[in-house]
Amino acid sequence: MRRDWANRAAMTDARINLHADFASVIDTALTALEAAGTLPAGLPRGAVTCEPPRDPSHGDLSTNAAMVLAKPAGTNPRALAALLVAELEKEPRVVSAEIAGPGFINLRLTDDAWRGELALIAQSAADYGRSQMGGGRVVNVEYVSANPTGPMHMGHCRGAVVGDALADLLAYAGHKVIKEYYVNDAGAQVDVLARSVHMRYLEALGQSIEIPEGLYPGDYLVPVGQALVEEFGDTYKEAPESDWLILFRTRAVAAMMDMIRADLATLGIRHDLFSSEAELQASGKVDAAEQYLRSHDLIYDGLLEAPKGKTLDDWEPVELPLFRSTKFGDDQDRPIKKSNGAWTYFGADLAYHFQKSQNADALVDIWGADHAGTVKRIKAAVAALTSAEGGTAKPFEVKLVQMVQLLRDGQPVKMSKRAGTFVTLSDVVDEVGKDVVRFTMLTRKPDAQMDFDFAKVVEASKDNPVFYVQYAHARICRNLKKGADEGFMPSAENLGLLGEEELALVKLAAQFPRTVEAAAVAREPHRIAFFLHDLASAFHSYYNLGNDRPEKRFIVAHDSALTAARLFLAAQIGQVVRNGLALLGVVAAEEL
RNA sequence: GCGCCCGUAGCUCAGCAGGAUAGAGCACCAGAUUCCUAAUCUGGGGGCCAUGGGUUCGAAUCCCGUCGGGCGCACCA
Repeated sequence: MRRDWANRAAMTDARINLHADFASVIDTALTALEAAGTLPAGLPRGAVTCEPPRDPSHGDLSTNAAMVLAKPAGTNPRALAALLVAELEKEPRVVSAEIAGPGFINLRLTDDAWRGELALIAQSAADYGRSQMGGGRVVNVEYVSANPTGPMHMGHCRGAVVGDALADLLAYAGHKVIKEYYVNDAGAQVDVLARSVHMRYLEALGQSIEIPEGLYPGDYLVPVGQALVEEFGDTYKEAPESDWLILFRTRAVAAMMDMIRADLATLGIRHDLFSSEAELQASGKVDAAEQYLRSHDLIYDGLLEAPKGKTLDDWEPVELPLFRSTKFGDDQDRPIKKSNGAWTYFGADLAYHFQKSQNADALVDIWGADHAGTVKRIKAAVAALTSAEGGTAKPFEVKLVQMVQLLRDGQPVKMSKRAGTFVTLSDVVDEVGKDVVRFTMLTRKPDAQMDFDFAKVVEASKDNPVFYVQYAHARICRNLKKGADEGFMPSAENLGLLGEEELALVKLAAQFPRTVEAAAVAREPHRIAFFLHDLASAFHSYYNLGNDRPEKRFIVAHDSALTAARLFLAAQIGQVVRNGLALLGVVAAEEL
């Protein structure tokens, strides 16, 4: 009996997975046809795909090459398909190559090819699915960046989870990733924070206080006030604001960031880098960016146009330093400084992105949809800053995460930090757990709005799809343990005993690497979540075959060779589930 | 008025850079537990893919219009 899988496992030092491998098999076949003069040289291969057909009865792999290339090759799809089929049939792992429909070529691979993939999973283990696609390029992913004025609330949750999963996904796909958080500690809102903390400071000194309208009333500031009393006594009780504002602001921001870091930690999120807007401004980097852009005539002093679609009674045109974002497709040029001389948010943000771009090959920002209006100007700024002296602009994407509508029993929850009415992230995580929160946020694409009914999620957390996937993993672990207890160890010795139903599981698991790459390219981590659900579903189905057909169980006591092969299969499916869950930051528990 | 996002089963959502007969979960109906623990499985009903055009071998997917929903349109952050 041939043992192709073993040979392949031995010779594929590079550990090429089957899907990636066959994309190159098709490519090679086309090259051969071109070399033989059968096809014109230089056909555009960009649109050629190699993927499993939706309907598995069509075969293991399918390519559209004949349909896509027929026109440029000056022939018809089926004729081209016939040529390609003849070439592909030379590949030893191809059992059959058939032309179907308008010109699809469906490939059926030998069972040993799939057994080889199973062995590859075992060999690669935690690295099965890892890709070199990113080529080590440095990608900066900035996400969360919530204002340091209070604890994280559920409005921040989606961007936090999506950003974190995306960062991990890009890293897994071969990028060097920097996870960054931009701390907005320079605007008016942190002065409001400082004044709010001063009230709590007075309170801690025994005064009875009433938080005025416009300050943050949340009691999470109480301990900050108490800490300031412990450190400074009543020094700032009667002092004018100018004496304490900066000190209180600094202490308050630090306290808020500690709180935010703790909140993020409950979701398993840890940033590599926290960049302070205040420090950025103090370092002179904003001025430097302005000078740079001025020297390329991308910033000029001009009159700010009145906002469109809005009538402001007190609108007066003023001259401000403006960035020429219209040159890059924005609706109007944007001010980088206010009339009082302070930087606008945009002015500082522009310099911040310049700084990021100098330390990375590509930038990704995760923003809430409520900031969609500012995407054009910041993209314009990055394009200007990174290509003002020619060359192509640094790749920069803004990924918008749509709003999460928070509900409680179907009723919208109005969240306001100023009113102190918001659902905190840690409340929800405490209630339903990190895994449920992460998985819930990752089982939909980010650019559609979603409802998050707090009560419903708490109540239905046991029905959450995350448990479905985790249960599959736990089932696998339990069976491996049971097998070990009975003296059976997984082994690749007799994978030939695995038949069609078992190999169907392998075929699905084998799609993990290409799913990782596709998800990374599209910046869509949710694809991993759906893949895992599909894989878990296939596993559960297979597992239940054993209910009526004991010979289909993983452990078949009288057949140790079969049991060893089945347990090997189970172990590898578990490995893929584990790899996927790890990517999503969800625990792959061994028992539930 | 302008910009961005969305519209797929009763509900919540997938649909893999245009592919073959549009899928899953929940809910509903009917079944499977002396079993490798059923947090599971099997089967069933349920769709003008909002709508009208266009592009092509082929459109839920790309382009334009319309309708509907969301977000935004400060020198705020």
